[in-house]
Amino acid sequence: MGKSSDENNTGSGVPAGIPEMAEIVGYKLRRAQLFVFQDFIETFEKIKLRPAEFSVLALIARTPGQKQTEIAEQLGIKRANFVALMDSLERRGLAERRKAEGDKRSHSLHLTPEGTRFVDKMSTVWRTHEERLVERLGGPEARATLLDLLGRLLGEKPA
Amino acid sequence: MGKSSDENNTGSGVPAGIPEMAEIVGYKLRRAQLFVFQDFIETFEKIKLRPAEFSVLALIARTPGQKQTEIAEQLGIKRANFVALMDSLERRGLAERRKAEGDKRSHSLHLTPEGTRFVDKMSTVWRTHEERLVERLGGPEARATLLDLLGRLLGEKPA
DNA sequence: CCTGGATTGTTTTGTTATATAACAATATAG
DNA sequence: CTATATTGTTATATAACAAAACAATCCAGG
Repeated sequence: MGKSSDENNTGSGVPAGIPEMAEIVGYKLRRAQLFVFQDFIETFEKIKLRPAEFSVLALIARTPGQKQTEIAEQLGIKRANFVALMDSLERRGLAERRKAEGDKRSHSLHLTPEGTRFVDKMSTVWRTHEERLVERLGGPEARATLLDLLGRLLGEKPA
Repeated sequence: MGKSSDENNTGSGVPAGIPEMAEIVGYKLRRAQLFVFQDFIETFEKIKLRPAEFSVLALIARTPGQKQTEIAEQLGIKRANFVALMDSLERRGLAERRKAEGDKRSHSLHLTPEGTRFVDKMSTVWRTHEERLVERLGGPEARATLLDLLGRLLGEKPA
């Protein structure tokens, strides 16, 4: 049963020791991520929402009142780059910055009423996207396994 | 046993229906890909090689003589963007364009002798990187499972 | 208190990846 | 032979991301 492709080399013209693209975790990870994002982007085109904006709204919705830097940090976004992102969400009337009490420097982030409604719709749209991925993966268990494995790469606790 | 985080909601302040970042396949996929690429980049810093360059060299090494567009296409790189990439590899003396026989438009890509030696070293370096990932994942089986799941997302045949 | 160092949000700038359009040279189909 | 397609290339635009600097504000030690 076809092993890892290089082990059973008949000595023809195939160079030894050189990895095959299909067995490179980083490469396949990148391709898969690109594919998933592509599906995400197409799915969310009708409500004009990018992945980064989605994640920001979801975080604010789940935990309102957090400071800009806190949200940005959780998402791995540099606070400098977060500014324009937040500007856009504010201009669209979905989220807002409120002067945090206690610290006059920081802003606490919240959804607007319209933002709350938008997040509901957004979540529904997301479910159709995620469901499509589950089908590709071959079921919810496969998805759970994938999330687990990705979590291990990220160094998350083994639950 | 701790279900998918939203199902067992005690009704406190946690909004319902809004996905948690940790359960979003696309998000976790992106974070994991970023992490793996980070490790790759750091690992390959000493031989000054980027992921894209790595993949090009590996493809040429495995199947020399292919045309530019063929290589680019396999990697999902637009042929316009491939030019600079190939220029760089050629300037470093690792790969070269030869005028393909038969078609005076196309170039067939090959490694230089130095390029061949470089690919050997590169493959060795890669193994240390990949091995680090395997450890994080918890063993070779986990890696195989991950590659399988990513393959499913990409629509590859179920082996 | 008050002063130096840290933090927050912001602007500016640069780099990299990626997409599109156009072009000349060449190939190919009818 | 001519119309159309392909190949490599250039030029250009956009988006993601990082780094540096800055003003306003906070905070800790003297």
